[in-house]
Formats: sequence, C-alpha cells, structure tokens
Amino acid sequence: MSPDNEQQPRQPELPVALPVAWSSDPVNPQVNRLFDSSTETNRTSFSTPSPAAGPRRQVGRRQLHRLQASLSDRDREVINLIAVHRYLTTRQVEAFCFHDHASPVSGARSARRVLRRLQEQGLLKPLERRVGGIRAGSASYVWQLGSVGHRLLRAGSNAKRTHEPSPRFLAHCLAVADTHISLLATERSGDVRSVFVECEPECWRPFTGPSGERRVLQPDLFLITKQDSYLDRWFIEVDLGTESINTLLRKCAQYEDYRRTGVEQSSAGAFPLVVWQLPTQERISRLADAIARSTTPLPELFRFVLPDGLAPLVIRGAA
DNA sequence: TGCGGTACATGCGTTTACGT
DNA sequence: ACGTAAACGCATGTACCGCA
Repeated sequence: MSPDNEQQPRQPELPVALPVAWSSDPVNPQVNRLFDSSTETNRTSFSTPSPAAGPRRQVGRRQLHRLQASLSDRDREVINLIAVHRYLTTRQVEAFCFHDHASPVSGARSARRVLRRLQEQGLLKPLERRVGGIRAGSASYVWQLGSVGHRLLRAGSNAKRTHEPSPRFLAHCLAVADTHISLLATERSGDVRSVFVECEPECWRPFTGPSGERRVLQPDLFLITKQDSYLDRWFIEVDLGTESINTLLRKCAQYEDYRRTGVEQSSAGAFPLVVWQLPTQERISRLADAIARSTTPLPELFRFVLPDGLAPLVIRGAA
C-alpha cells in the first residue's frame, strides 16, 4: 500500500492516469458526451400526446430542436444509456436512472412513465418480441432508440432503420448492461470509492497486429476502479456460453497481441486485467485449461468469475 | 402542467399440488 | 410419469393526490 498523495498503482504494471471523468456523474460520462450539453433544462415541458395518439410520425428540424431543448437531464441520460447499450429492459433503465426514489415501486412507476413519454415522442421504441400480454406479463419491455432518438443523437441526420435483433445478440447486450449495473452498484454501496465504466464502442482499441494488419480489440466494457489511493483497470468480457471455447481462446490471443504493442502500458502505465465473466464453473475451468495449454496468451493476464463474482473481484482489486 | 408517490387491478408466465 | 388447474410472482396499467 502506498501513501494517498502518490496515487500509485496497486501493481507495478497498473496505471496512474486518471480517466476523463469519474462516475460522480449519475451514470457514465460517455453517456453524457453523446448529447449536446448546451441545454440546461431539468424538467420536461414538451406537450405529450395522449397514449392513444401513438408516436409522432413527422418531426421537422425545428421541432427536433425544440424537443431536444425540452428534455430533462434524466431524459437525456435514459436516451444515451439506451444508445450506448443498444437495448435496455425497463428494469435496467430503473436500475440506472431511477434507483434513488423513495421506494423501488415509485422508481419503477416513474421509469415506466418516463419511458412511455419518450416513446410517445418517438425517441424510444420497445421491441416487439416481448414475453407477456398486451397489458402486462412476466418480462420487461426491451427498449431501443426510436427514429427521432436516432436523429437527435446524429445531429439531425436521417434516422437509422432499426430491426429486431437476434435473441443471442439481444441477450448479450442485456447481459453487458446487467454487468454495468452491478459495477455501478458497488460504487453506490460504497465498497469501491469510484467507478468509471466505458462501453462499446468507446472502449474499443484499434491496433496494428503482428503482421502489420489493422485490428480492433473489442472488449464488452472497460473499467477503472479507484480504491483508497489505487487505480485498477479492467477489460470485461461477458460470455453467455454461446461461443465455443476456441472462439474465446482466439479473443484471449487478441488481448495478448494488443498487450505486446505496449500501447496501453505507455499511455496508462500498465496493461489492464482481462476479466472473463462466464455462466458456469465448468466453463471457467474449460477456458482456464485452454489458456494454460495454449502458448499464446499469458495466463496471469486473465481472471475468471461467475456473474455474481465480478463485484467482489473489483472490490478486492487487481492485486 | 408535469412529476413523484401510493394503491389497486390486470393478465401473462412459472411453479406447485393434485388426480389419473 | 404425465397432464391439468390453482396459486403465485411479476411487470405493467389506471386512478388519484400532493407538490413545485
């Protein structure tokens, strides 16, 4: 352990560089960067149509600008989170933005009300593939950006056409979001002093491969935690058991290739730990064995956890 | 006028107990 | 062992009130 004023890394290889912003921000600085922060309103004054009216069909440039100015900070946060994660369930939106209400029930109710309003404004739209009936059911809505939401984030350019994702892709997006939420929960609980989370594609790392080819390392999340006077940096990979072990091993080799470029070490002082979040202990053993048998990736580069093991690992630190 | 909060209703999926 | 129905859990809806 080192004195606080030195901000020294926990390991010799760990970095000293501070992130762009810490998560004293409600959720994620990356999220807020998506929006033009020139608007200051904190309350929504845009008149919402009746539920029967449905989403607005045509929104002109002026109307778009007015809509943007009318959004509260929390509205922007919801929209940006859904943009960053691509898909979020109502429950996840609740966990991100409506966690500080008087009761969980009130938070849930408020979340549904806000999501409904943003849907009516065309900013969000729920996926059609929803388990349950028209009125209620056993699964949350899954939300994605609506056409107006896409235009808003792309500074008025044409809306991106959305389509139903494959169940596998959707499950992965939602699992990554769950991981993000669990990491923020460790900060809210006080177990970690500060958590900075970077999502795709901000956390991607373009690099030049061993043969000079252009490659991109694509972690699911990049994380910096601050504990006492130490900074720990982590790449997070979320696996749902849908990929072959060979595919995971190739990804591990890619981390090793990226590590050998030295880019991360020169910019931040050390290479982050790579954490594989895997669904079963059996799969952890298989991947760990495969890495141990392989000659390419350094085994000490990786940690393996079950879904409920990530937060304890982050709290313990990378040492 | 919009938001926050509460109470209660609704309807679907899942679980469990029971009869065959 | 299997099929069925009731009980339960859950997410969401409506309605209403108070507050800023």
